[in-house]
Amino acid sequence: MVATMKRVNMRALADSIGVDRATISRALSTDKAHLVAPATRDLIRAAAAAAGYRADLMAATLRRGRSDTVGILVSDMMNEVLVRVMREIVTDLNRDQTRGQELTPLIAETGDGSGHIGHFLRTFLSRRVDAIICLSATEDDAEALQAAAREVPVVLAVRSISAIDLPSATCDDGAGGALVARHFLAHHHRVVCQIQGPQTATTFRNRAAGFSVVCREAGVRELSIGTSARAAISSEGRAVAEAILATPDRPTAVFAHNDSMALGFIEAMRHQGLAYPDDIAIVGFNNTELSRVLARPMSTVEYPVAKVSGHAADLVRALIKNREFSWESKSFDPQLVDRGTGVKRPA
Amino acid sequence: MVATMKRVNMRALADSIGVDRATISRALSTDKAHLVAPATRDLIRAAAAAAGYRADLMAATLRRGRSDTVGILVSDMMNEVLVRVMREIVTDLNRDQTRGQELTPLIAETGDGSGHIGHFLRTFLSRRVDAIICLSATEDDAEALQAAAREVPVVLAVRSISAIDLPSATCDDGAGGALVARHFLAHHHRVVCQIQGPQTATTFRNRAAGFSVVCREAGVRELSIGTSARAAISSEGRAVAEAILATPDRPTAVFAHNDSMALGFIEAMRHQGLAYPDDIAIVGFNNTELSRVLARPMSTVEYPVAKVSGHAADLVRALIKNREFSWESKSFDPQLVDRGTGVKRPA
DNA sequence: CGGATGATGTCAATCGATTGCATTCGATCC
DNA sequence: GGATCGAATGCAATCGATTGACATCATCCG
Repeated sequence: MVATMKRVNMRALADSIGVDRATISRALSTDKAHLVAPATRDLIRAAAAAAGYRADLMAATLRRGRSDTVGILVSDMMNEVLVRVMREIVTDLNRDQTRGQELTPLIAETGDGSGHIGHFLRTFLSRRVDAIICLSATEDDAEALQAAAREVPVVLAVRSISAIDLPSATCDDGAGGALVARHFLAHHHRVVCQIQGPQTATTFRNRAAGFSVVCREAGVRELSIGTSARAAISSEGRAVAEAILATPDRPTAVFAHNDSMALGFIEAMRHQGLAYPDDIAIVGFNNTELSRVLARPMSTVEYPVAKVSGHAADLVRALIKNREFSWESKSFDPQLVDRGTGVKRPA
Repeated sequence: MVATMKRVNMRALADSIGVDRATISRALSTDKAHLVAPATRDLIRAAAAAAGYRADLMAATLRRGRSDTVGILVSDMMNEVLVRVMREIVTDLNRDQTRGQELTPLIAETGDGSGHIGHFLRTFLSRRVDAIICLSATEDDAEALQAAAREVPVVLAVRSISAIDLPSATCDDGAGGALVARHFLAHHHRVVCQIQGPQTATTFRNRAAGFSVVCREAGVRELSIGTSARAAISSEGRAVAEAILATPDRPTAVFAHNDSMALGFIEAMRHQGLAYPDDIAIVGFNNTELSRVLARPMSTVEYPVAKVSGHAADLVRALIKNREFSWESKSFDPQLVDRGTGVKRPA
């Protein structure tokens, strides 16, 4: 037998105190509480607490036309960077702002296959979210996002897309690639190579381009041997790594577009009896836990999680307050975390 | 300038087709569509699609008293097991059931500090979730969960709590510990040791107990040297590991309560010039990515993610359909993934 | 042919909170 | 003392969809 308690609604509470529902609504709100006499307000608040009254936010949303809710789309909840950004956006949105404006997140994992996004966007809109944040959008999603943006503000984070112009907060991946290239330069590497992520993602294209430009300008030789992995995961990284190690003309330093693929490279090295990191220098990307907990921690590029999520949250808040807000997309510089795996082996 | 489109509501749609809102509501529903003449139904559906009509689920929820929404509490979105369970629960809840009953998840990350749970539960209840799933509840949360359970079904997953009797889906951690102990036995280890997670969590207490019982019965000597980590993370695991390695009387096999702590142990071994896994056998728990991508993959215990999440989803669905459903808590056996790091070094 | 039956639809109440407007009442001002 | 003002509160419409009760109409049966 389950003890089902019927919830108290505003009407019941009103009857029990002998005061109008309107007064209760005002007394319990943040912005209209000043319209109620202090004595009444305290009385109401006490009674509400005693009765265990809890406002029905669905009803409130219906009347207000605003739900204090933000939809968050994330492609993969196992992706450390995405999760960290998402988590920071969420805490940021809940941070007690000027006025107790709390924004509850609605999170949906879309999976990487494209085309699903439309479904989740529709669900969000049906639930009357005040805004939508899309982490890791792909170009395929442009149309669906565009449509959603006609109804509520849509903010992109981590990955922006070129087809449409939406407010975004991203990492300057080109700068990240350049950072690694210059690191290799500083350590006198003359023959380098990349393990690229799938080039369908702008993220990886930018990392690749940023790296290559610096190499070209400095006259460093960049090998291009089967450099693009089919997916940004360690097994694919290992496949690329094996192709690289199979060439007679080995690079002295390798830039992996993320830490997982870097790990694949390390495995491949070990498998071939090469010593990590002494025989071939390697630098990853993202500063994931993986890179830190390796027996020998790996140099990597730190993703500007706090800045990206902070800007995304700012955009959302500003746009909710004012749809016409003249927003600015921002891209933040990543930083190299030098753990020494990028140095050149003394000849 | 933002192109703000006003949404079409049911009234507008009704006026445009010249049919009552009630008919539209029925035509678009799954369960009452049969009450509408096929011709009218098709007409309405076509018109709705053409007008881009999307039902306001807040209004529907208000009227129905049911939101088709499930609140999910998760303590840490970086925890691989929790995320995997959560993800499977979500896809399971959305699986097109008997009748297109889709349950949208509301996800909240609670963080490990206790006491916050009440806040999230209240938010969920205010948003009128039909049920709540709590992953990784702690004993401190008992009261808050109990209160919530008076209003909607509450299901525990991954971690159940002893203070109250709620439907739950868990892993049989005692069996997991025993599994590892027997594995060590089979490989003729006679002196073993555990790196335990914080004993405030039943999960770890059960793993510890299951392991110890088997050891005791088999007459295997279990060392107890500073065996409990303050947190189930690699750095803490390493601290415990160092204490273990510092004793003159070393175990030949170590059971770490999760893979992170096992990794800490491996680091400590390397630091002391010991070869992993030859010098001391080690087995972890959870079969996380970490354990698989190690240069030398580690034996570990596979968490029955699919079974736990499947049962949790079943419980939720059944209880939403019928509050009085006579539920059954279930605990599922984990499995040993033998990658050879638990064998005894040939003397 | 009258009335029962069933298939389709319409009407209007309802869910619970919010808010513009009206009302009340005491205080203040001329 | 009557008008005016402002503070505090009540009244009632509203948000958008759902659903029980009822109306309409064709059909069918005895």
